[in-house]
Amino acid sequence: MSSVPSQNGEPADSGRQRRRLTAGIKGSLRDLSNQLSLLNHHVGARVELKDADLDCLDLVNRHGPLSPSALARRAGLHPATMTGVLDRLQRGGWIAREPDPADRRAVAVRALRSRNAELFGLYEGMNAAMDDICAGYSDAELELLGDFLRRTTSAGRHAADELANG
Amino acid sequence: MSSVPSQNGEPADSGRQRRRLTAGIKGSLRDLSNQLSLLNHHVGARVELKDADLDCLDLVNRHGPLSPSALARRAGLHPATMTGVLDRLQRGGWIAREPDPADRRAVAVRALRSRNAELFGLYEGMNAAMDDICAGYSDAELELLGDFLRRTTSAGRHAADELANG
DNA sequence: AGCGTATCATATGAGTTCCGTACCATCGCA
DNA sequence: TGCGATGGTACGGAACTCATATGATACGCT
Repeated sequence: MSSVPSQNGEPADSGRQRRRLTAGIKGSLRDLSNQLSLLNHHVGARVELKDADLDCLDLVNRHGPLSPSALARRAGLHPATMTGVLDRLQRGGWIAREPDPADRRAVAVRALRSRNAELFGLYEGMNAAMDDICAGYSDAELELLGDFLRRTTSAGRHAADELANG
Repeated sequence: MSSVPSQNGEPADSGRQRRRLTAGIKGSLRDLSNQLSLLNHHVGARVELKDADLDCLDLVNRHGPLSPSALARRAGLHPATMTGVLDRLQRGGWIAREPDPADRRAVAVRALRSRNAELFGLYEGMNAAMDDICAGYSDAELELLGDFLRRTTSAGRHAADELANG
């Protein structure tokens, strides 16, 4: 809603420059993805959680109580695998399985907040660094960045869906 | 920590707005990370590669020939695990292990380009979507975005290093 | 030069995880 | 009320991870 594209009635040379910039964005995005995965991996190692476990925990923390099967779909995991993931998360005191009053087959996975401070502490370095980085931008620039990130996420979701279903 | 007065001569409201924007960026970044991981997961499934395998392949593709141990450090994997990863990648024809002429203990892992078109095809949807997104920005905006991504990646690297070593 | 230690990649084996399948309880619908 | 579909999980074989051990080689120190 905020980013305003600028039209390009520009010199003939600008095409190459543009491609370079776009390729740079895509490359940086790959690096970023790798690096964030690695960060998650190390955080997970500190609390004895697999990468996928941490992903699922994040999903539950972020998107409220969810059923195991919905979680499995979102995380791209086999339902039977999700049982194991949830077992580990439950054993570690990260989540609780509650009966769903509306459907007695179903289970609602709820995040317990008790260990969240611990997690937050592990992300504190990254968190502070992001605050620093963001502090250098104007409000308008931050909106531009946020908008870009959301659009890119949406593109990723779309591409993943296409691979999964199409 | 819900109400911190603004310290400078700005409108009383601006601090809150800023925090909202910054928090939004961080949240979007998490979503993005999850989504890109999921995309990689699906891509990997199409070519029978684990997530970690794909990460390693990307590292080799991107950062040239590397030794297994250097790769293990970069990917946050145990050296013995890396042997298994490389076995799979080699069996699939993604990489080759070459002797390092400078150090006869060492091995250089080289990416074979033969199957890269296949991978590229799987990322085609995302690739095109990113082109679309980028097309809406001016050169200056693209530079801003790229700079942000690089800085964020660097922050992630720093935070991960601190967790791994510190 | 020679010896000890560090490093490199990988083999081995125990423990863990993944996932196809099966199973039972429950739901939605005709 | 009956029947197919769905939800969650148990089970078991295959695959994976990782600590340790091993053999080869490099490097530092005297």
